[in-house]
Amino acid sequence: MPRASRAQMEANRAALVRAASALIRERGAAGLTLDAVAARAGLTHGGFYKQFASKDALIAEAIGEAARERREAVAEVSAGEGGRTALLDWYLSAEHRDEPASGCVVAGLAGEASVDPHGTLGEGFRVALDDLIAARADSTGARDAALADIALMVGALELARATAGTPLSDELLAAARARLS
Amino acid sequence: MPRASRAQMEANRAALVRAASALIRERGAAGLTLDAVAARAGLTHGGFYKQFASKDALIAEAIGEAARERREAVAEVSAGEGGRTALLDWYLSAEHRDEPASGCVVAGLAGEASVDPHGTLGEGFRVALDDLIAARADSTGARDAALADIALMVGALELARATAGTPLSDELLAAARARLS
DNA sequence: TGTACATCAGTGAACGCGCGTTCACTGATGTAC
DNA sequence: TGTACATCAGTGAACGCGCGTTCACTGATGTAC
Repeated sequence: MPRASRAQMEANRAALVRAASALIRERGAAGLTLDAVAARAGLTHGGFYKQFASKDALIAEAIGEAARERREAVAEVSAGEGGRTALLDWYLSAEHRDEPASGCVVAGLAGEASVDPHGTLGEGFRVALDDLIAARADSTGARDAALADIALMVGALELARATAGTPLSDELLAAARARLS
Repeated sequence: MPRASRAQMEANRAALVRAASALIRERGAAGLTLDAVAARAGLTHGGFYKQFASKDALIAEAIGEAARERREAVAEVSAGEGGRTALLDWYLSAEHRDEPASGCVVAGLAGEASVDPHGTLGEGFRVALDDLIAARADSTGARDAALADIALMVGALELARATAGTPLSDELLAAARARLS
C-alpha cells in the first residue's frame, strides 16, 4: 500500500492518535507500543516516523485527544436528564470502571503521572487535570470542594479498577457515590 | 566477593527485598530494574537468581515488605500525640508526597494495579489495600465511610504527586485534609 | 583443634527478546507541461 | 484533458539498546574426618 493520498494520510494520522489515546488509557504510556498503536489503526509500524517525530510526540497528542474526548463526554452527560448527580453516576459507574480506553484520562494516567510528573506525560496530565477540576468547580462553585471531589472520584475509580472482579470494587464505587451525593 | 556466609547471604537477601520495596514505590514495578535493586543493596545483578526465582517473586516479596512497613508507620503515627487526625496529617503531608519510597504502598502502586489487576502485582496490592481499609475502619467504625476515606486519601496523594512543584499540589492535600477532618 | 575438600554466593560477561527507531524499496499520488 | 515524471506514505526488514535471565568461574565458607 504505497503512497496514500493526502486525505488518506490525514485520516491515518488521526486514526493513530485515536488508537494511542485509547491504548494509553487502557495500558498506560509505558505499556504503549507503536506496533499495537499501528495495528489498531490498521497500519504497520514502519511508517510511523513519517507522521510523528517520536513516540513521545504521539503520547502528547494522545493525551490531548483523550482530554478532548473526556470534555465531550462530561458535557454530554451533564446536559442529559440525570441532573446534578449525572456526572458522578457516570464517573463512578461499573461501565466507566470496566472501559478505561474510552474513559477519563486523568484516572487512567494518574499513577504514571505521579511517578514521573515532569516530562511529556506529566505535562499533558496536568492540563487534563486542570480542565477536569475547572469543570467540577463550575458546577459546584467552591474550588476547594471541587478538589476534594475530584480526588475522591479519581481515587475511588482507580481502586475499583485495581480490585475489579471482587465485591470490594463495587463497594468502593458505591461508597464514593454515597459520600458525594 | 565469592561465597558469602549464610548470615551474610540472609542479610543480602533482606537488603534486596528492602531495596525493591523502596524502588517499587518510587518508580513502580514496571520501572524496577534488577540492576538498580542490586546496586541499591550493594550487590551486582548476577547473583540475583541464587536468591529469587524471578523478578516477579521479588516483586511479591517487595510489596509484602512495603505493606509491613506501612503497617508499622500507621501504628506509630496513631500511637503518637496527634490524636484522631494524626493519621490523616501524616498521610496527606508534603513529606509523604515527596518521599514515596518510604510511603504508603497502596498510593504508590494504585495506578499500576488498576492497569493490571491480575497477576502478582495486583494480588499483592489487594492484600495491602484490604489491610489499609481494615485499619481505617477500625478507627472510624463504619466500613463504607472508611472506603470513601481511603479513596480520597489515595486519590489526593496521587494527584498531589502528579502535580508536585505546583501550587495545585498543596491545594489538593489541604482540600482533602479539610474534607476529612 | 587442625586439615582437606566439596559447596555455593556473588561476579562479570553473554544471550535473547521486545521495542523504539532507521532504512531501502514500492508504486500510487500529485504536479508540471 | 492527457502525459511524463518526481514525490513520498506506507511496507517489511534490520539495527541498537535495555533488561531479564543464564552461565562459567572464583575463592571463602562449611563440613567430614
